[in-house]
Parts: sequence; C-alpha cells; structure tokens
Amino acid sequence: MLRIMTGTPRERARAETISEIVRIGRAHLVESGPAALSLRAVARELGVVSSAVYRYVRNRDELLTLLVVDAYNEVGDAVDAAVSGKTDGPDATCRASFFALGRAVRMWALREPSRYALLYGTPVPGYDAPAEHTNAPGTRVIVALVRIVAGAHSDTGGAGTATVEPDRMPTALAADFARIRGEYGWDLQDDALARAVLVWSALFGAVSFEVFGQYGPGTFTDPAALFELHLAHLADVAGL
Amino acid sequence: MLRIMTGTPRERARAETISEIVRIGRAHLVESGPAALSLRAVARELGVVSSAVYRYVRNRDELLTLLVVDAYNEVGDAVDAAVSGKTDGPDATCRASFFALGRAVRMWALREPSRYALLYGTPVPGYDAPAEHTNAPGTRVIVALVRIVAGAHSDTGGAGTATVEPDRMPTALAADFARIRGEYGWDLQDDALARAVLVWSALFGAVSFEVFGQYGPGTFTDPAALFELHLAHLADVAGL
DNA sequence: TGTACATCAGTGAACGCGCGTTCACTGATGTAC
DNA sequence: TGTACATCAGTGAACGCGCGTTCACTGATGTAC
Repeated sequence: MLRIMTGTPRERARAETISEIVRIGRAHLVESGPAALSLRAVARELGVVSSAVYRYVRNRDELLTLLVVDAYNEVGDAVDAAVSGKTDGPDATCRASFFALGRAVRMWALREPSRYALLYGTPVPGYDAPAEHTNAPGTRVIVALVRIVAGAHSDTGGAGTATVEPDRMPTALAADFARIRGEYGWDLQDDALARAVLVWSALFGAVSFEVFGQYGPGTFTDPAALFELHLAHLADVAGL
Repeated sequence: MLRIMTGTPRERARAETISEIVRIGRAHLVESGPAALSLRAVARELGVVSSAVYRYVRNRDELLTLLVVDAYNEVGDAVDAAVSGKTDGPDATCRASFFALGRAVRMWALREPSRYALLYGTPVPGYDAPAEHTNAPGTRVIVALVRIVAGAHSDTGGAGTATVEPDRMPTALAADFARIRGEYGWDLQDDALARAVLVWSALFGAVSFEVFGQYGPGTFTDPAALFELHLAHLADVAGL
C-alpha cells in the first residue's frame, strides 16, 4: 500500500498508529467476532497501556465504525476492480460484469468471513453505525450492480418483459423508487430497479448461507459451482 | 401451550424449570445478542444462584443449543401452519403455498429478530451447533420449500424450461444433488433442485437485509410490498 | 539560534462491573424394605 | 405404616479472568518570539 507522506511528522505518526489500530482490530474480529471486540485487547497488541488508545479513538463504537468503513471499502474496491476488469475484456457483456461482481463479493467474503459478518451478519448489539460515515461505502456494491443493470437496459433500449407493469406497481414502492432514482441519478424503470434490489439481496443471501455454514458440512462438495449456477439464475432475473 | 402431565412430580418440575430457562434465555437474546448470552444472567432472572443452573444445563453452549432448536422449530411450525393453511384454501396452488411460506418466514423474523439472527446471522464465535440436534429442525424450511416445488413439477409432469440441461450440470453438483435426493427421498431433477436451493437462500437474503437493516432507514417505506415483489420473482425462478 | 511555552503521547492506578465454572455443603423430596 | 437411605435442587464462596472508561501525571515533541 503506497502511503503519501503528508503533514507534520506528528500527523504522520498519528495516522500510522490509527491504521495500526484498525489492522489489529481486523485481526481481533477474526478470532472473537464483533461483539467481543475490545479496546483493551487492541491496546495490548499495540504494546500500549489501555487508556492510551483513547488518544486515537473516542470509544469502542468509533473503532467499530472505522472497521465497518474499512471493510465496506475493501469489498467495494474488490468489486470495482473485478467489474472494470471485465469491462475491458473481450466478452464485455453486462452479464459477464455481473458474474465478476458476484464472484468478487463471494471471494472477499470467504477470504474475510469475520469482516463480512460485521457488514452483512447480525448487527452488533448496542452499536448503531453512523449513517454519515457508513452510507457511502455501504452502498458501493448496489451502486455497481445498478450500473450494470442500467447498462444492459440502455443497450436493449428498455426493459424486457416486465413482471410488474408500471401501473400495477404499489404506489408506496413507486414513490420510493422515484426518490432513490433521484438521489443516485439512476435511469431505470421501477421493474428493473426492483429486480436489481432482489438480485442484490439474493446474492448476499447465497454468500451468507455459504459463509455462515447454513448448508450443513459436506452438503455441497463444490460450493463454487453451486454459486455459479445461482449467478446464472440471478442474471436471468436481472435481465442480463 | 398445553403441557401433558407425565412423569413424577420431580420430573415435571425439572421440565418446567428447563423450559423456564429457555424462556429467559430467549428474552436475553433480544437485549444483548447471542454472543452476550450469559448463564449468570439467566440464573439471576430465574431467582437462583448462578451455579444452580448447572443442574439443568451442562454449560453455556448447551443452553445455546436449546435456544437454536427451539427457534428452528418455531419457524418450522410457523411455515408448516402457513403452508397447510394455503393447501386447504380455495387457491391451493403451489405458488400460493410458496407465498405463504415466504411470508411466514418474514413475519417470524420481524417478530423475533434476535432469534432469527441466532439462526441465520453471524455464527456465535466459539460455538459449534451439534448437528445431531440442530440438523433436523434446521432443515424444515427447505424441506417444506422443496415439497412445494416438487408438487408443482409433478403437476406439470416435469420441469419447465431448464436453464441448465442435465448433461451440462457440473459433475460434482450432480453427485451432491443425487446424494441429497436420496437422503431426503426427494423426486426432483437437478435443475429444479438447484433452483429451490437458490430460492431458499435468496428468500433468507431478502429477509436478512430487512431484519438486519441493510436497506438504510427510510429507504423503503413499505418493505412488505417490496418483499411481495421479491416473492413473485422468486416464484418465477422456482417455476411455480 | 536560543529560550519559554503549549501541545500531545503515553503511564499507571483506580472504579465498578461482568463472566463461566468448580466444589463442598445443606435440606428437602422421593424410594425400598 | 414407619424407618433408613439415596437422590436431587439449590447455596455460597471462591478462582481467575475479562471489560470500558476516567483521571491526574510525566516527558517528549513541536512552535512562537
């Protein structure tokens, strides 16, 4: 990781220590889970007395927020890299981009199960993620997914066969979709947007089942193959 | 809850106390999450000294297992009741049964978010559910789902348009499906079984996103309507 | 260039709290003769 | 029906451990004149 040397030496040392704290926090997530994340343990590993950590982090919740943002950005980066790799490649179809996105999410989740759990598993009791910090990084995957779906629909000049005709869409949902479209500047019909949201949650459902061990042990000897099948069906649902 | 009076008074008192412990454990899950579930807290609320709980439960993990089995059976009961209600009704189609199943899962999850999290959220660190106790109750939903899908396919005399032709199914997956078919006595082609598994995980993905707050606050004003849309698409995927 | 002051990192002790689990024990409830 | 014994529920103290957070403090590093 290339780090640009900016600011005073003190500022740099401070930034260094904070990222060291995040690094140690990540490691502790792996062993004990988010609920057991402890500032004292981090301090111990940092080689410092427990109260010293409070120089860098207001409290335990703030450390959790750092870890959440860090993790969201790492999935986001993985997805962006995978998708842009596909966009340049020979078969730069939207369907291929979607496969790349799905595989990137799954690979990251399997590599970092505890950080995945921090983001997509049970919310940490007593912790409320501050929206102003976590919203933007937390929406990167769905943003990437919608871009792919929108690309497919602009290619074909609109949606294919819509399951739900525009005039049969529940009004509350139509209003929500309109607002969301405005917020993100998306150009997608209600039906396509609904499909994208379903595919988004379904993708993480499949990944969570695998990462959290919901299929019993030994049920699927080749979970990657099962996941590929799922991606194919989800791509169909999204109209890719 | 009707409780049949069997066994000696001592045995009945014992069973009573155990179910009281489970009841208290449930309540504590709500407030602090599974990772913080504590035998001492249960003992306090039971009005008994902490060591007394060990008369009824070998250790903390055994209490967790009781709670897991209890919760799985409650979702299972809710699903069975909803599905069999639909089977008797006027529109006893497989599609309607699937909608009933999905709604039952979602309603239970929203009513009991912490117990839902115990089953389908982040695994409790350091706890391994003993398969001999949790397997049977833990598979009730997918068993019910496969029954519905199998019913639909026997009605129409087989699968509709299979996305994956039998001879193009990866061999590892085909072998797994064959074994699973044997274990559960299911009569479903590979493609249909794969779709059922996808729909299963997608259903819980949608429910988890809602229960765990993955859609930010205020994003969807009518999440029930969104869920209905998702069910419709998933029913299509399952060929219902 | 040197000095006075301000800023900041880190210390160490303390407060008050929680936990799982073991162990020797008291007393009440059941059972066998 | 009465007595001796076994079983079991619950007690209370203890072991050894963890946690978040506050507070007055020491020393080193920076900054302004």
